[in-house]
Amino acid sequence: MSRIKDGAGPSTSGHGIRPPPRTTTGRTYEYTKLSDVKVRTTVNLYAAVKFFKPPFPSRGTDYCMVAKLVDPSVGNLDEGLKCLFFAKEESTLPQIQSVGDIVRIHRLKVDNFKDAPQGNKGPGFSCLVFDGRQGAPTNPRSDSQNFTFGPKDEAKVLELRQWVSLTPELNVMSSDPPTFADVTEGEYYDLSCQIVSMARVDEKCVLFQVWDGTIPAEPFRKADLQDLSLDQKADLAQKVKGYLVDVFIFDNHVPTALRFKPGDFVRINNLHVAKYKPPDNEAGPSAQLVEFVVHKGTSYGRGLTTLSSDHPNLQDLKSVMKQVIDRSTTTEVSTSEQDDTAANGPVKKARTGESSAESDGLLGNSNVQEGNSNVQERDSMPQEGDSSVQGGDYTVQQGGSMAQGNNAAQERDSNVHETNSNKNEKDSIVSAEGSFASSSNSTDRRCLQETGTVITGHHHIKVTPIHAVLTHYTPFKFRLKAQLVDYCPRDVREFCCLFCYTCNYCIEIPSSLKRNDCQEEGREPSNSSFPCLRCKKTQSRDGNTDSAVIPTMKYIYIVKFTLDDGTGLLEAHMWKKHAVSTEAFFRDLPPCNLYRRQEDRQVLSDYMQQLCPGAASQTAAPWMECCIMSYTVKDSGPALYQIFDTTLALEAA
DNA sequence: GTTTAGGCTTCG
Repeated sequence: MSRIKDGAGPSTSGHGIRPPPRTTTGRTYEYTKLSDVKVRTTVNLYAAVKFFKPPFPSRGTDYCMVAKLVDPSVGNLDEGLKCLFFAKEESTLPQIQSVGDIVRIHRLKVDNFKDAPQGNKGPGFSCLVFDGRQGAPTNPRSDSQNFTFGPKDEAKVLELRQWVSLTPELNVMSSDPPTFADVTEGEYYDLSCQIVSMARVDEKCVLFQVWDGTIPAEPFRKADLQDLSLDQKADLAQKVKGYLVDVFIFDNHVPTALRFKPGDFVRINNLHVAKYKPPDNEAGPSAQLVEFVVHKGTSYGRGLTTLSSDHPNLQDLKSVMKQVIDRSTTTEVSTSEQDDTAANGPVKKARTGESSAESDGLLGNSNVQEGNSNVQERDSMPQEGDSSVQGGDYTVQQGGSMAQGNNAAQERDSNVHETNSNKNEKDSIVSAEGSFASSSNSTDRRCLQETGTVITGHHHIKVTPIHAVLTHYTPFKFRLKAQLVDYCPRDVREFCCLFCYTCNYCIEIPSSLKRNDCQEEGREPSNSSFPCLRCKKTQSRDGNTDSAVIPTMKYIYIVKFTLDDGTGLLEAHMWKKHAVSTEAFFRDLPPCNLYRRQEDRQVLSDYMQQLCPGAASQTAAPWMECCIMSYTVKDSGPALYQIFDTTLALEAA
């Protein structure tokens, strides 16, 4: 039972025989167990935070905050003392940041509301808040300038921490906080992030573009920025382009949102990952989207608050962000290079892209067109030859597994692991490929649909949205689900070209071979009788005149697919060994001179018509499940993509 | 000095 009945603060023994114990400040306090709290009293208490609504502006003049406090005396954590606090400034409200925080409250006035005790500010109210985690510093967060804090207080905090740590409902800070990578459609999250840009959408809606260093596993709705004036932290926006997440903030949260500015760190409470229902008139993106929404109201603590500089999430968040920015700073180089090459299209002339100095030397000034005007360099060719692809393979394997559904989370976890050795649980889970055997619901739904292609392995890997692929570092492997919106070349006769496996040289099929009256082709459809003119030139330059050793060129498939999953467009090449073999794209349809093999041409045409029916009926395009690997020819080169372990699942008509 | 909101999801 509290001995404080008058709200006077320090407990006085009044008429007691012994003088009250005194602290250095001359005051001492007695603290009431929650089970002893009675209405119409004023008490001091120590407790832990079971629930709280962060400060929000009331419709009156003050900020309001709601908290429910518990201590070991409450029989059931659903019980406890509900408190309601008002203050002119957020800074003079209890500085609660998390469930599990420990509070010391002086002069809490307990009233009756709806037949239950309710804590309110009494005259002289003051509140200290402590991090509830064992081992954390015991310095208090105070709602006032002056406060007492002595060894007894510290002991009390440590005692309550022990209890909190043994109480799972309160011990919430012991696990990693959720990130955008962790979100699931339909759920609500409290997330910490940084505002990169913001815009007023209309009277009742503000858009935040935020990031937390991770990428949502679910494709999400992005605002149409055309009619919006975006307030942006431009340098940051450039660096974190691929990580921006659009959050739509409504109604009573609009004024709160407008007090923020780009660059601010914000805590978003009760962010809803809502299933996006596009309006009927909206040209539907092919993928199902979620949208990130802060709905009106303050239920479940919904709202925006400044992420304070000592918030337990902030340091981890910043460390993840730093790693992303460091990486993007190195990617910026490649981005600009990519832009350079993009002037001629992302896929350039048949440089055959050898990364080795030797090959570059070979490429030199040689011009195969001299001497044979029929040979055109192929105009649609991955910027890499065999050697570089193998290099890519190697590095990919070094890099480890394919992207998990939330690969960004995987990175994040390992980052956390580096700095926080007691948070290794998730880390060890994701480090083994295949741990995320379950797919998301939306993935399951899509699996039931007919797919135009299927993957021939890696089924346990979660699907990654294209926008996440595009911003991921290279090399890496991903599983995608997308539709084919375009492919190149459009003429299936040009799907095959001639390739020299000796020097990685690739050319269009020469006119001499397109004609029916040319020399006999090899017995295997993929064999041509065409000598590699580059090898020939090299050999003659090196003084080798033995024409018998000049390799003949082979037919290979090489097709560029443009894939769309509603989150972005990705151009990926499908070629060579990934195009044909029992497990590869066209399975048993050998590469050949398609100018001369009408039957193969017809089958291919039919496949492509099914996969990519064209603009008019694109919504009918089947989903393509595929494995994609990213790579670069040179370390700083643009990211390139190729399909692997993917095969058609269509019947030729 | 009073009011605000008083946990327990919007529907964009």
